[in-house]
Amino acid sequence: MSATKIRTTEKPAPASAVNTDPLQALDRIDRAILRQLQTDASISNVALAAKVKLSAPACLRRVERLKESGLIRGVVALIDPKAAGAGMLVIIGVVLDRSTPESFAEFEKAAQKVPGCMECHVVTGEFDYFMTVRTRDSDSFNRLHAEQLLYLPGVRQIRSFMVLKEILSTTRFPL
Amino acid sequence: MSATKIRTTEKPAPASAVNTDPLQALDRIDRAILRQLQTDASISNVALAAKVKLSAPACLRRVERLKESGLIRGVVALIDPKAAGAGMLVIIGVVLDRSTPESFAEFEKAAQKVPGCMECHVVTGEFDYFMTVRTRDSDSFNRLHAEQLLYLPGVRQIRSFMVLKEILSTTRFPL
DNA sequence: CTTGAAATACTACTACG
DNA sequence: CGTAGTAGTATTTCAAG
Repeated sequence: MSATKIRTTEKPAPASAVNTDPLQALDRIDRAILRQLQTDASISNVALAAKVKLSAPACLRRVERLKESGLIRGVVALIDPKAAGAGMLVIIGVVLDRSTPESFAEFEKAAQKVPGCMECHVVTGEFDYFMTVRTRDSDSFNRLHAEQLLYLPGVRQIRSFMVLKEILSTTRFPL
Repeated sequence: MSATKIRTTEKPAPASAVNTDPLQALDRIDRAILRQLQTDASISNVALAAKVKLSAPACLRRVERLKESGLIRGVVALIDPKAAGAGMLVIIGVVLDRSTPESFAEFEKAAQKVPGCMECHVVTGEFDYFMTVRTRDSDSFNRLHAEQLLYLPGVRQIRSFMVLKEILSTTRFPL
């Protein structure tokens, strides 16, 4: 009996590849699984198994491992913004009055409550924050601007960039 | 027998509510379904049915209707950026040299091919485009910046805003 | 450590009231 | 919409690579 066991099948996802690209460290099958699930996760496990040429139980185990490892953060339904009556997207750059921890904390707490706010990030450069907000149309954005954004705590300036055309908007990671 | 059939149970999602907020036009059950599926769509239909207090077939019919109506654009697995080795997010403002249709088209075609590019939008204001790009770290972003972004066609100026902290990043619509 | 085959439990789905 | 029945799937067990 040999001291080191040689794996005859394809090695499935090294558990701890910390210093290299985790996605490229996955084997071909795991990448195929992720590619599919990022595109359409409503597929049944047997159909997925057939696509990646694996038995259903083996496929299911891989999917569960990808979830437990945290690589798959979740499986969610995406709502079409236009169909939801929020076809307008605005990117908003925010500059705060003062750069104190309290000022930042207060703003962040309030910003998350802005209806339609999808993203809010602290950034380097000429702005303190970038937010993205979805609204119905320019009228409703004007209302949001006048009634909410201008009243966010500690704001010195906000600059709005209306999105005229969404070229690309994806949650998918290339594999 | 009466000529018009009166629905004794809650009315399920008016098919054509064009002039009002489509999300608010949904009944309580459809909203509960969407709330759940936006959070976790890996739930089984029977479990979902129990949550919204409906029989399984009725629940399934509603979910299918929400998909066919286009309100649910798809069901996808979300990959955790940090776990995928792309923990760094950069927002990039782009100004083009010339504002011609060819210039825009050429840029858009190239921008979508930038590895890690998650979003790309035409905007009003001092920039022509905003892009968001995910990379591993500042080193890999520097490489991307020097080797790809600076060579995007027709670019006069690009300004990068490094994201220091992601306060909010959601795909969820409030219901 | 993995895989796949078989058996069971559960679920999706259909027909109908 | 709900109940009941059927078809198909998820999930466990287990033997084997």
